[in-house]
Amino acid sequence: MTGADKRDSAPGEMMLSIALLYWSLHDRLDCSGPDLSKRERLVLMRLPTPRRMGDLARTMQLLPSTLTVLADGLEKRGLVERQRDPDDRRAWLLELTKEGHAARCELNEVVEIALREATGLPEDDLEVFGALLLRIRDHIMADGLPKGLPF
Amino acid sequence: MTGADKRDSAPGEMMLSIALLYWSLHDRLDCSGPDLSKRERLVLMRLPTPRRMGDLARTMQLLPSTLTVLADGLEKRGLVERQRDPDDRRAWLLELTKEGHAARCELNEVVEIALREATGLPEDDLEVFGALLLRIRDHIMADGLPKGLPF
DNA sequence: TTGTATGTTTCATTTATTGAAATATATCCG
DNA sequence: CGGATATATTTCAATAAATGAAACATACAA
Repeated sequence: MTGADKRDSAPGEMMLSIALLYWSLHDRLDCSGPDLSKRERLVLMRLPTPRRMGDLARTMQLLPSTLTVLADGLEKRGLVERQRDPDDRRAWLLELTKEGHAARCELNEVVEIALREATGLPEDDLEVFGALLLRIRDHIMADGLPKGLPF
Repeated sequence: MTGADKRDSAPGEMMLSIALLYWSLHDRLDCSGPDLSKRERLVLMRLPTPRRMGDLARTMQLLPSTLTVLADGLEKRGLVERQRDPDDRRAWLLELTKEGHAARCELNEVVEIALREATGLPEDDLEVFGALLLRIRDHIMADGLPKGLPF
């Protein structure tokens, strides 16, 4: 018995820190900005321009049927609209309405504050952190999204 | 109209990247390592040494009643045990069993691989990223966990 | 003591997620 | 062209998870 099982592992600590940051950001956003669920928030943020629902579902690692329900709710509240994809009439494009764009703008402002306050990092470190995150995002998007999902 | 609402904002991109990484890590862990739900995984990872349930719930930003149910499940599967806190007999300490420690060890190994693969970062950048994450974690833990929760 | 605060549990309600089956359209191939 | 098969989304019923109020036990303070 080396006791390694009783110690924190660096990767473990990283994962827990990511979780802590992720949920802290959501909690801050729950208290300010537009009144949206966590999933709804992420949908809105991912819609600067229209996107296919299946595409969105894959990126968000949700089942298509889960995204359908999310989109229904956002549509009912007038934040998004479904439009047929002209390139493939089976698919729907999800597009923000005027109110949707306004909500997204407001959200982005609150996210900026939340990030600063939650991380507590000075400007330059936050930039380093952000640059690494973008590289990670690009890698995840390129490398293929997680395999295990039932698509 | 400046079109700012149609552009991605840097903080928005960061938040989305954090979400993408968070869920990608979980998805990878769903496919390998011990068979645990996402929440159960995080509980196990946070238990290198025994901790109070309320303390855990606060850190994980869960309601006490949610953690009770999680702990019930883990206890039923023989991974954790409740022990009265000698310092406050109202409180329970959650402690890993032998099997719990084994599962946590296995988990930590898989987390390391998942982090490498998901981020795609070379060793040195991953270290920079990790160091920033630990600073963020320390800030969040010190600054007070998110306020809006019903504790 | 007594009163109030804290740590946890219970349980009923609400909310979210899953997955199988259905619909519509696309694509491939003979 | 026509038929088989694949893909994008929806529907809906079943399951799982989170929420919050009430209860219980213990702590702490006056």
